[in-house]
Amino acid sequence: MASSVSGGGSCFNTCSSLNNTTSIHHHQHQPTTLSNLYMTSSSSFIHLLATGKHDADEEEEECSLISSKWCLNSDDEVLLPKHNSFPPAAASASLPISPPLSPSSYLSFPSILLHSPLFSSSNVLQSPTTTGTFSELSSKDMDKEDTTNYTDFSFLSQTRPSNSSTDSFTRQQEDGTFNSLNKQPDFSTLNSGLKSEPAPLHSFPPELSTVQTNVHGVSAPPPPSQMHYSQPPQYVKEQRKSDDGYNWRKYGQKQVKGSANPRSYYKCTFPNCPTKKKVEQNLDGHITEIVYKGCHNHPKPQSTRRSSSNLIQNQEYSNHSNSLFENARKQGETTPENSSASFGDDDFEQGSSMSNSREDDESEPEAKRWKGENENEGVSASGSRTVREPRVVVQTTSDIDILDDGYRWRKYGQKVVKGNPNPRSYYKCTSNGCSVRKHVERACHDSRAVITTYEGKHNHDVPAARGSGSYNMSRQPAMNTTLKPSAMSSNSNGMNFPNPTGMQTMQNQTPYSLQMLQNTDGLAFSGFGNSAGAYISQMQQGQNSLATTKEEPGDDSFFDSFLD
DNA sequence: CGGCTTTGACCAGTG
DNA sequence: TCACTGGTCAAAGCC
Repeated sequence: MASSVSGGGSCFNTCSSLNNTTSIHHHQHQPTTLSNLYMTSSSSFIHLLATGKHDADEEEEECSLISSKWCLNSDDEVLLPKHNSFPPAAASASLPISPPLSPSSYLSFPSILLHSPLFSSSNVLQSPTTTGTFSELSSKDMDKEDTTNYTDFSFLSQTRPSNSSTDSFTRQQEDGTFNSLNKQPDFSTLNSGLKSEPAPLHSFPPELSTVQTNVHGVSAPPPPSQMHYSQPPQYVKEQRKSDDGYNWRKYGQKQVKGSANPRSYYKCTFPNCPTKKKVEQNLDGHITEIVYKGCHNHPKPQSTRRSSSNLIQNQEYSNHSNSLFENARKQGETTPENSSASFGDDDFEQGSSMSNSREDDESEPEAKRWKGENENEGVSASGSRTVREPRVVVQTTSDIDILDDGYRWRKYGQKVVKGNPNPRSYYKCTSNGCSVRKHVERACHDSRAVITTYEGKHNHDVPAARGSGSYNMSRQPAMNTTLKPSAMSSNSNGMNFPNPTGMQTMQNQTPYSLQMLQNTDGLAFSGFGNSAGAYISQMQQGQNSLATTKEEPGDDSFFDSFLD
């Protein structure tokens, strides 16, 4: 099974995302505390932070088992993967969340983070929320701006009808993409929010960072005011043209194995633009996944459907984005096409107070959550079909994948396989009767990248605890590969978090166990392999690389036997 | 009539 | 070498 490995600066996505928060928050409920946010919803983020505790030496010992690390240089700057499509300059520039240069990949940060008060700091979030409750932009406010106007990097759909209600809805939807509260799997959302390269206002066009968006069905009914928007037809059409602001032409559709959802293939219609995207929709018409591949070599087309005011606004954003785009290109443009970082609402919602809609999903084995990961996908334990929340998968050079998958693993072997000088560590799920295995190895092309491949599906839920009771973030495909994130700032310095304190708390104080670190498997930022459906995340091991996956003690004998 | 979607066939990669 | 799978092509049809 082929899996693509690429580096990327998904961590940078965070910045953009954060910036966008302002326009995407609609949450009114569940005041969330910092701890909640980090411990539950944004576990992935937590993991990232947690990893920061590990030192490079430890990592070296674990050599091939680094399940999650971020590249940090001595200055706590995020280091981009060698193969990162992002120009280093851009990367570093984007590290401080505020920098507009960050690619659309910013989205790779869990939406929850966006909503998190931590990110609500002055220059990061405009969200008024600083108390832990999610800021909420009234649809009213939202309506004032035509989301259409936002550039590629905006979470908001870019080419939307000016219809206020529709806009509001779409915004909600978009927001919902990253917001556990809004799980309405509407096309509008998907198209607008997802496809629209989940980019923050300042984000780059998806092209700069390949973006995968995965939208899962909704679990919670939309607010009454939004209910009427669930009618697909017009949205479907809308989606085609506006979704991410670019024009796409469908060139193929196929039923992929392991998933009941047909996959559609799209190409950017811009001349000579190599960008493509794959979109999977379930039978209900809900987009379950969107994968962007390649990068646009052109600015996002201007929408012709706008009010004059919107036009101006849009123009501004467009200019801004274009400028960013140009800057990015100047700083080194190539973007790996297949690298990916993925995250979805589910990724953030887990255990979060804000994820009220996630419940049915929660009971579902995470293995089922990954599309194509197994035959039970989309089907609850009871056999009833479950609607999944939108998942956003961002393919970027540096896929920020969260550490592990939340399951407990026992190392049972290690071996050097053909084609890769780096040893591959083999793990087995410790749960009784569960035959899921995974192996982890460093990418041959870049030892800082770690590829994790899962085999089989869990017959149980993710073990609870590990920092968050309802924390259920793993969702692994029956067979997927994860390329660990390449770069991630470890703290406020690197990430420029609005709330350094909170971040540092997580990073420096939380005594994460190995397992906690492993919890992030399927979480946001995980890469998503392309053709093979591989789940790829890339992790970079920088000078200050953070965490490494530790093997559980007592496996040596088994391990040795395996080597035989 | 142009652009897009549909859909079966073909191709390439992998085990 | 073969079967399987994902990705792409391209003709036909639709809007």
